[in-house]
Amino acid sequence: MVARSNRVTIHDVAKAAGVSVSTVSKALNDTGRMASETREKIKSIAADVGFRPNALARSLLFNRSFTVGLLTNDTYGRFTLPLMSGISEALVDHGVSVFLCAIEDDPALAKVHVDAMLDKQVDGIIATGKRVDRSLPVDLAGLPVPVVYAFTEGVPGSVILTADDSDGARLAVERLRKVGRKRIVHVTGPDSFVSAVERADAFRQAVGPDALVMHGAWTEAWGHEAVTMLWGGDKETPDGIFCGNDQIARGVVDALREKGVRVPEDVSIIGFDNWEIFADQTRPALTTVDMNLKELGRTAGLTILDLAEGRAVEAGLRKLPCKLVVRQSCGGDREI
Amino acid sequence: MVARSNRVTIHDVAKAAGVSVSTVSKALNDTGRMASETREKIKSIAADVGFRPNALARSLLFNRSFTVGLLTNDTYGRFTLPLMSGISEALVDHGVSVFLCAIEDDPALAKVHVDAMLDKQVDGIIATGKRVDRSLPVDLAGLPVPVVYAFTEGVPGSVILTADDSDGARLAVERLRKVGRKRIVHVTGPDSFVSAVERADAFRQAVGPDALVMHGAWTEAWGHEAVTMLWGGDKETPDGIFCGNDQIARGVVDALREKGVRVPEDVSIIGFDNWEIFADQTRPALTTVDMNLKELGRTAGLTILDLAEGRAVEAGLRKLPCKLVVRQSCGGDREI
DNA sequence: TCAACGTGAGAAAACGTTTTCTCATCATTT
DNA sequence: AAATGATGAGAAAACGTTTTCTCACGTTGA
Repeated sequence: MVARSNRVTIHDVAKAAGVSVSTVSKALNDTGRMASETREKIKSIAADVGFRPNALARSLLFNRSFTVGLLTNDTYGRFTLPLMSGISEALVDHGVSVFLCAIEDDPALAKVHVDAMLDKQVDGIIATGKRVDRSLPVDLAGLPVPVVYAFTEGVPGSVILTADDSDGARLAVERLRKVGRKRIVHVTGPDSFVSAVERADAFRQAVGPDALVMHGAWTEAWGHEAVTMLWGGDKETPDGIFCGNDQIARGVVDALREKGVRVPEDVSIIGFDNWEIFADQTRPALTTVDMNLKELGRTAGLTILDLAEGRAVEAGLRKLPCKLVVRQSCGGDREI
Repeated sequence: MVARSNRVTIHDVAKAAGVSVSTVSKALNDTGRMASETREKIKSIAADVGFRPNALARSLLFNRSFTVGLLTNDTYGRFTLPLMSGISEALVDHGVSVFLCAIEDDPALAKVHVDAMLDKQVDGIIATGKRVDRSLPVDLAGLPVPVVYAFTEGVPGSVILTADDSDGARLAVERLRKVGRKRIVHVTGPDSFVSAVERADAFRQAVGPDALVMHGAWTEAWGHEAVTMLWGGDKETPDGIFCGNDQIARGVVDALREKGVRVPEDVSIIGFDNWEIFADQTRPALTTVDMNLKELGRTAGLTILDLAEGRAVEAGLRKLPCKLVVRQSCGGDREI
């Protein structure tokens, strides 16, 4: 009707094999009845001419596009990238491709992307963000396709996947204890962040009722400042610091070095996020809590697939465990 | 045939309006002949029932999927993310969506992704990577769809877009000169990187025949070490350092601070990449060369669109200009 | 009054698949 | 030798659009 392409279609194969398209289809899909030599001949011809079925035509027929949309407003990619690679990895095995939709924080742009995805008949949408306690600037409820929220706030009754912040905090404290630390403090981000609060609560529960938690910005500068405060008074200084993210940890480590305090000999430091570009390049390299975002992504991918294929999935918030990545900043790393 | 969906189709609209599907199609697309009241009535009914044409069906008809594939092996996203957002931004206006294919460095995975994209009839493929002088582990020549290489090595005769490294180096030197620096050195990455070499050449050309270029790793540690070398001998110390990336610059700035050398009062520093997470958080914040990757992405998006729609595009390597982002590490930032 | 023409709208084909149904042909059984 | 059954393969419909073609009807002009 419009532009004719030169791609080889099932009709070309049929013509080359001297049979009908139905026969070709059945031959290639191993369905229907037919002489096995016919089947083999068709298969070999199809391979010869390089036939690959047009996925669009199949999608139209099956009402399945084998495509999902990934909505994100994380521009740094710190959280989205591992998530994305997990999703992609899990889905590519099932022949499912991922539409990437970066929506910044623009509701209009988000709507454009969502509409485009729906028009293209995505089998589902994974919503993800840069912050667990904020939702994307678009309402995904009542869409004709399933939605999974990963690392972003979802509407009640939906499927929501996040990392278990409490678990992460517990892992950190456990480790600090294991290397013999007694005076442990927590330097973290603003208490307006739910994850900061959850980690802080778990931290207090693990360390004890009068555990010290210091809230500030998620920056190196705050790490510096916190050290100045901790070492500035006449109170006993800590021997273990659990930091709310790797940037804070980096600030803490640098500030301690400037003070001549040795890490990890005098003080053990544990970060959070395992953002390699920070964790790896800090001296000493950071022992840090990894939120397993790639695994989270993989789970999100498999979950949206379950939903797309009509399998039941339990709704609600599901928290996935963290893991500790041991480098040098906490000590005890050579004991193994 | 298989799963029936509940989405509203053009047939539903036709039924609701009491006309044929052809009439609906023509009404909504403002084509064909028909009483203008019929047209308006149909439009209003279509809007009421929330009809949106199935893009798959149109794609099949037009042989255009309004979809492009983005192939990348950059896992950190430093280069890919801005590129991606530029591509997406440029394309979403044209109703084109982007398949994200993260292929690590795995040829098999790359092939799987490319095949999946071709099956899904992408209108084109944008290849991008983490390094300008390395190609992706897959051969994209001879594909039935156009390919644009952005920030990665492409085959001869193809369309290749990169940032102009020489331009970036010139911008940096120019700026250092402008703030009065006379003894300018260049601390950069390994000379096995083409971009390092190109920048170094342009640097030499701008500064003079005996300009000092120091090659090392792309790391903070190398920045530190370079400062130690520069300030360690009995030679005259530089008053301006152009660094090959922001991490090196960060290392240089930190090392100078430890030495008591003031930045930018005593020495001006300029970085490369404008990786905000580094440039913004270094104290003082880094003046740095931005490769305009978002713009590069935008250009790549529009170029693949041109090719997909059959417009002629000049093949070959096209270098896009850089820009200087002025923060505090070079000085002269308050003069405006 | 009849031909020519313009207008509005629908039928059908097409895009590339898959699947159901039908139908020949040939072998087997009575 | 005739009826039954099994087997192989094709015709047609379907998915949701768009576009070309056709046709009926009403209006205009001679």
